[in-house]
Order: sequence, then structure tokens, then C-alpha cells
Amino acid sequence: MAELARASAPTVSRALAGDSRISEATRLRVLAAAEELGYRPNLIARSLKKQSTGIIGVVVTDLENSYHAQALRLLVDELGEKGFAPLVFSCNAKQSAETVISRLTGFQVDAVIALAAPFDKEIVQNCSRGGKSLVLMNRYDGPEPVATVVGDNCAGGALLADHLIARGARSFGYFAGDDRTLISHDRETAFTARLAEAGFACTSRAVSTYSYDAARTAAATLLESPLDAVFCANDTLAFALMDAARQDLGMSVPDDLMIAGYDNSPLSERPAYDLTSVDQNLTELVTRTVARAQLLAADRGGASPSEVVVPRLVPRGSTAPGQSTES
Amino acid sequence: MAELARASAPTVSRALAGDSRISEATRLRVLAAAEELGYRPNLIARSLKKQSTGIIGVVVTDLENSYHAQALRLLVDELGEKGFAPLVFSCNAKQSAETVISRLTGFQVDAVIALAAPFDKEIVQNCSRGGKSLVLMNRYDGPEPVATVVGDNCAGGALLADHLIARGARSFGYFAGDDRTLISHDRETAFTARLAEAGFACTSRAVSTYSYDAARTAAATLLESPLDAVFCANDTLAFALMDAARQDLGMSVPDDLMIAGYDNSPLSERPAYDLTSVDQNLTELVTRTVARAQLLAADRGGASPSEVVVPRLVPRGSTAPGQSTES
DNA sequence: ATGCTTTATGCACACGAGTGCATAAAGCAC
DNA sequence: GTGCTTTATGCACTCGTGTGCATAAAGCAT
Repeated sequence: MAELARASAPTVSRALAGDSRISEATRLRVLAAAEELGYRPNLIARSLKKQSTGIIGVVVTDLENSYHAQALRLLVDELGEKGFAPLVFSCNAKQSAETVISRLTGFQVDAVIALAAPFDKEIVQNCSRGGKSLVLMNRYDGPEPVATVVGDNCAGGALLADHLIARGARSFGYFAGDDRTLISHDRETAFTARLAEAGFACTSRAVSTYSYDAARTAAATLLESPLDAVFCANDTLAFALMDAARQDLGMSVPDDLMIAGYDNSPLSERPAYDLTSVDQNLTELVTRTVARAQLLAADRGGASPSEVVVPRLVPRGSTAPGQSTES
Repeated sequence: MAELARASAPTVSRALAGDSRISEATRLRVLAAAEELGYRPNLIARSLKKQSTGIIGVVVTDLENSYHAQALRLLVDELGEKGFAPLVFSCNAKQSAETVISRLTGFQVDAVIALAAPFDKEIVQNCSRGGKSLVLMNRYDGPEPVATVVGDNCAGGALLADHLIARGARSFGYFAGDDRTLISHDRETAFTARLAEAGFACTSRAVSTYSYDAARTAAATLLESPLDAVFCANDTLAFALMDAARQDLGMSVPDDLMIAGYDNSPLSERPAYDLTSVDQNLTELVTRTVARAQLLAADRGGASPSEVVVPRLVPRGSTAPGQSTES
């Protein structure tokens, strides 16, 4: 490259960077040579000098969950637009959090975004130990002072309680996904609290994982006792419950049972389900997360540790008795 | 680091690399220091010397498509296990292929895997120009000599033709997603060819995009004339068609119309759809793609340009007349 | 023509790790 | 204790880019 342009490496660097001290003639010469060779500055070498890579580590788990998959998609788009390159790792049986973080820090990522399940404690510790800026998206565990961007799960739970009461439900159940997460806990607590305020109780409860198959099985427990409405921690659980109710017990939704979910996944608006759900405003969540990571990457200035995004109720047929969703 | 271990940088490097010439005493000293500082070798610096980053660029489009999302998930897992770090970029309105490839080459990725829609020509050209090894997964365009790993779409189309004939269908339709892709073309050609062999014809045809909403609209055209069975280029199209048939026209699937899809997406086995589909063996596809990329990254040895993975038919209720999927 | 300014460019070094080669230190035989 | 081997370690350089500083070239005034 330098030879073809008949200039030294520093001159090439300056010409491409638009340094005003380089003469117009050599600048053109360099540009022409770069064009001819399809030359791209080596960002790896640049990172070494700049002490900043422009790479953001993204840690995910449970990508089978379509909600996480969608979040990843938005994250990749948003990071790309902001000029960052996302280095993606998945935590699973074969890739421990330890391994993942180790490689992430090895690559000198400017910040880490964790979009994740219950392994956070390790990640948080490893990151702070490695001096990496970390942002947790849609996830928070405990007292660790970590930057966090989450949907307001309490508000969401309350929204649904109000909605179901308004639609005439008087007996309620809750279908939990992962009992260990604060997210599920918040949704449930706010839901039952609001019910209590209105003089009702959540009398039934089942726990499953967020996988459809497991939920389908666990749903049976919930359907043993008659209920007016069930709030599911997640759309997937809601779909499983709905299928179980219709398929296994021949019930009609919403006439025999109202069902509501959480996440407003694309599937929920399909006629086959037509599920009332809570939209977390994933786009906003992602935008804020990336902005946060960008700040942390630039300086280490992190003001408020936790940011909250307001959710929105999306009422549909599954909680509208009198107008069955079956065609 | 070097100071704490009271050793020079090269000694540290050798100790961590397990060079036998380093004495046991200093090795332990170095290891202890590394442990204390949480030291991780800078992979960026290492890459500079090694002329190899261990990073594989992954280019995706159309991640809304759950099939692509699932492929990305498997790809991330597989790459991680093989010791590669996936740098993910999405091509869309705001991120042109040009931009993406430019950044990818800037980061000196060892190879590029494109998992993608119809922008390939640009990518292929840019990669070969930048001297980057490229593997196209589940996608092939034309005469360019590029490493490719694809499902056998011809075999899949033929499988479904046989199946639908065996299930008693006599009049057939095809629901195309993106007419510009060879993939869709192959599925259709093989399907109609096999029908012709058996003395039947594919008399009806509609084109849409791979989005559910667009497909739902386009489905109407296909449903104007009475048919026994429709083969959809994609499960999403099949879901849209099924919903349109049931919801808008009150038809029964499979009794009034048999429907089959392609991809065997998780949704297809849910009772709401119970869709006959073709499983492309995505795991195998991903494994082979990564293995291929790994080879190309190591040397530039690419033997056969195109690898083909055999698909498998998954028969379900949507093509089993006499046993309705409605509960 | 000499001295001064302005402009354009190269040299040297840095970033952090890896590697060939030189060399210091230690062991051993005589 | 001298000479040889063996072992352990550091020096110097490399990768490709960026930056401070020196300097060469050119312009201009005297």
C-alpha cells in the first residue's frame, strides 16, 4: 500500500484520516492506491494503539426463546448503526459464563451487554474484575451496582390485573416461568397486589420453564381448578396454556377461561392465538441499552444504575369473552 | 503484569504458552501474578502478530424470519464451541452490504459466513476483492465460485410432491416467497417436475414475501380456485395460508385443503397448526458451514464449492384428511 | 544569496504479544 | 578453577496504525 502510493506509512495514515498537512497531490495518490488495492485500514492494529476496539460484547442465553432472539436482532441492528461491532456469545451447557467473559475481555471489548438468564452473578463479578463496563438488559438480580435497563414489570403486572378485572374476571391464576428471576417475581407480585387492592385474590399458581413443551405439561395443574383468568409470565406460557385448555380439555378461550401473556410476541396477534399481552417496548429498551453501553465505553460515567421503560397493554380476543377467537 | 511477576514480557508470554524452557519457579510466579490481576492476554495484539483473529464475520438479513433467527442461534453456538468469535452484522436498509463488508474486512475476520437474502452478489464480489474467505449458508445465486452449504431443495420439493399425491391430492398449488431466489425456484421446479412424472400439474400459484402479513393477503389469490393441496415455500407462508383459509373462508384444513410448508419451524408442531413440513436439518447445515469456514480460515483450501444436506419429510395433521387439526 | 517562515513528509516510537537469537547463570567433569 | 554443556531469561524485532517531533523542501523578504 505505502509503496504503491509512494508514501510512508504515516503519510498514508494521515491522508486517509484527512490531516490538513498532507498535500492535495499525495492525498489523491494515496486515495487512488487505496481504491486500487481495495485497502481498508486494519482496525485491529488501530485498536491496539487507540486502546478501544469499537467492539461490544453481547452475551445471550436461551435464544430458543423467541423474545430473546428478537431482542438480539434489534441489538445487532442498533449497535451496527451506532458504529459498534457486536461480538456475540451464547451461554449454555458447553459455554460457561466464565469462558465467555474470559474471551470477551481477551478481545478487549469496549463494553458488555448481557441479555440473559440467571447466570448474571458470575458475569457481573467477572466483568467488574476485568474492569469491563457492563449493561444488563431486561434483567436484574440483586444488590450489585450494575447499569441496568429493564421494562417496568410491576407496571405490567398491574396493567393486566386491572384489565382482567374490567373484563369481568373474579378468580385468578398465575403461570410462572422461572421462579428464580426477579422479573417473574415482580410481575406476579404487582399482579396479586393490584388484585388485592380490588378485593380479589390470585388463588392458583403453576411453575414451569419458558419452553413450550414443559409449559404444556405444567399447564394441566393450573387447569384442574376452575378459574376466570390466568396471567402468564410470558407469551410462550400463554400459548401452551391456551393449547392445553383447548386441545386437552376442550375449553373455549376466552369464554371458559381468559388468558393473558407478556412480551407481545409476533405470534400473539395471529388469529390462532389472538392473545392479550403486554408490550415491553423492546425497541426503546434496546435503544436505551445501547446508548448506555456507548456512554460506559466512552468514559466510565454511569449515572443512575437502573433505567426503566414503561410497558403498554395490548388487549386482544383472549380476554374478550363473548367473542370467541375460534373461527 | 510483567513487573508483578518480576519477569520480562517475553517470559510471561512463554510461561503462559507452556514453553518448556521456562523454569517451574518462574512459571508459578507468572501464573500467580496472572491470577491475582485477572490477567488475560490481549487477543487483539496477538492477532496482529499471528495474522489471524479467530473472529468469523456473520452476515444476516431478514432476522424477523424465525428460521434465520434460529440459524443464527445455532451458528453462534457452534462457532463459540469451535473457538471462534462471531462478529455479527445485519444487512438492511440502513446498513448496506458494502458498509458491512468494509467493516468486516477492517476487523480482519478469518472468514465470513453469509446467511442471507438476495444481496449476495455484492457480498461475494466484495469478499473476493478483499481476499476474504466466504461461505454462503442456505443460499446460492449463480455462477460465482463460492463455497456453499445448502439443503437439497430439489429433494425437498420432490418429497412433498410424493407425500401429497400419496395423501390423495389431485390438484395442486404453489405458494412462493421470494421469486428471485434459487432456493424457492428449486423447490418449485422439483415439486412440479415430480407431479408431472405422476401425471399431475401444479395449476395455481401465488407470490408473496416471507412476512406473515404480506402472505396473509397474497393467500387470497391462491384460495380463489379450489385445490386439494398447496405447497408453501416456507412455514410462515403456510401459517398465513392456513389462517386465511380457516379464518377468512371458513375452510377446514386438511379436509377442504391440505397444506405443507418448509423448514419444520418449532411452530409447525403446535396443535394450532400441526403443519406437515420439510426439515432441512439445520444443525447439520450449521455444523458443515462452520467446518467449511474453519477450513477456509486455516488455509485457503476449498475443495468442492457446494455441499448439500439431505432434508427429511415431517408429516403432520395438515396433510392428513379425515383427522382434522381443529380440536 | 542568506535567513526566516510555511508546508509537506519521514523518522522514531508506542500499543501488547510472539519469536529467533544472544547471553547470563548454573551444573558438571576434569 | 577452566572449559564445556545445559538451562533459563532477556534483547531486539515484528505485526499495522497513530502521533510527536525533526527535518527537508519550498516560498518569500531582505
